[in-house]
Order: sequence, then structure tokens, then C-alpha cells
Amino acid sequence: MPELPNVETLKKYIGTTSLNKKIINVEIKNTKILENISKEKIIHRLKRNKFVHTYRHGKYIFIKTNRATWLILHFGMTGYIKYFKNLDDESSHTRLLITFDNNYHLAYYNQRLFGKISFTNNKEKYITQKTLGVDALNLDYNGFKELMANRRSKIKPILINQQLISGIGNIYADEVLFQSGIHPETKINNLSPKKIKDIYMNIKEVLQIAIKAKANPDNFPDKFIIPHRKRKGVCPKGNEELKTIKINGRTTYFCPVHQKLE
DNA sequence: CGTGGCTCCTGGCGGC
DNA sequence: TGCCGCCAGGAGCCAC
Repeated sequence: MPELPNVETLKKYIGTTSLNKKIINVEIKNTKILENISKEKIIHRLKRNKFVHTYRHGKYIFIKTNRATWLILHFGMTGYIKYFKNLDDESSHTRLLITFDNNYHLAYYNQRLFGKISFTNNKEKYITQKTLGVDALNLDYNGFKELMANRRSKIKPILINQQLISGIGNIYADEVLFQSGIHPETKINNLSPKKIKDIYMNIKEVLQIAIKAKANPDNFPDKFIIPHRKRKGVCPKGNEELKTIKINGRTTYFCPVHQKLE
């Protein structure tokens, strides 16, 4: 699930549901998702406090408490968030369950346990220690050109490298390259300045459109490849069947007609 | 630096 | 139907 548009949607969801409410209970249902913090400490730092602000960097959500510390949520492949009243709505994949004084709950689900829950007093320091690159929405054109300079790797692994640009994952990288008409295995040093600019513009456009659609592919424009990114999927610009290849172990969908390797 | 393999997990689905 | 292997929107680590 969670690449930048999904995470941004979850961030806004937390912002509209869970701020400025007293936390009366905190349950950690699986300690595997905890990163460098004990169950007891998380409970201690949250209970009887409130969330006051949300922030996102790449695929991470930071939730500030009234004690000026930040709860950090990372989602891995299968994480998401839900705010609800009836505990019957809770799933077996709940890893963190927060209860507010209005008796509503905020649950962090994560089926595959690849996500992480953490805490920090200093989010900038956390971002630095994780060596995360600039958030994709804050990336400027000159910065992007610098990232592309003197590189010889295939374009796709660079787009999903969180150390360089934070927020783009396997799915949205495919979308950006499809919109740019570029084969995902194209070597960066073979890309013209015009193509570099196309990629940059499409990063912005794809992410912004996806955020407006609340990261729900059902709401995506017809020209997007993401809704077709499945077995036997066809190119939205024509009707040719999409191809899949593995790039650094990640399944990559592309159109063999509109994304030719030059 | 770039690439590829392995690992952490759980669960759904295609294929036989 | 039953079972098995493969695959999944992430990412760290290691070897070459």
C-alpha cells in the first residue's frame, strides 16, 4: 500500500480524526514492529497525552504529541491506519491500538510486519540518521538534475532509492516512467536533458494527481498505468498487453510500445 | 557506484 | 478440491 500518496492520505486522515483528543489507552499488540523503543516507553509517552500535529517525510508519518515528542509510523508493504468506534472493526493485524477519551480508536494495522513504529525527540535528526533523501514533493528541478548527474544506473532503481528521493516506491516509479514514455531500464546517462525534465515533471504531476485521488486507483485518470498494473493488463494508450520484468528484484510493468529502450 | 541475492513476515492466488 | 510455490505498493545487509 504505502508510497507517498498513500502515506499523505493517511497523514491527512490522522489530522482530521485524531488530533487534540486525550489518549486514555495504548496497546502494543506486536513488539516486532517497534524500532529502538520498548513497549512500556511508547505507552508512557502517549498515555494521558494528545496528538497535536502531523508531518510527513517520504513514506514516514510523524505525529507530534503535546510533550513535543514524535510518534513515527512507517508502513512497509502492508500498513495502514483506521479510526473507528466499534472494536468489532478491529482486525487481527492490529499492531498498535490507541484509544481516545471519546472512546474512538486509532489502529495501526500491518499484516506483514515490515513496518516500524518509533519515537523521536527530533524528527530532523531521525530523517538524517535514516539518510532519507529530499521528499519527492519538495524536490526542486536543480536538485533533481544534480541527482541524475554522473550516474550510469538504470533509471528505475534511482527513482525508488529513498536515500536520494524519499517517497516514490515500486508502483509510482512505474507510473512516472510510463507517463514519461521511458523504458525503466534506460541508463540515466542515456537520457537527454528533455527526458530528465519530463521525468521530473511527471514525478510532481503523478504524485499530485494521486494525492487528489486519495491514492485510490479507482479515482485515477484513464491515462494512468497503475489500474492496469496486473496480469494481462493492457496499455491505457493503446491495447497492447503490458510487459513485466524484474529490476533489482522488483516487478516492473511497462508498455513495450510506448516505452522503448533507446 | 551499480547490481543481485537474501532476509525479515503473512496471506492470497495461479497452476497443477 | 487440495496443496505448493510464487508473489506482494519496503528496505537493510552483504558480496562481487
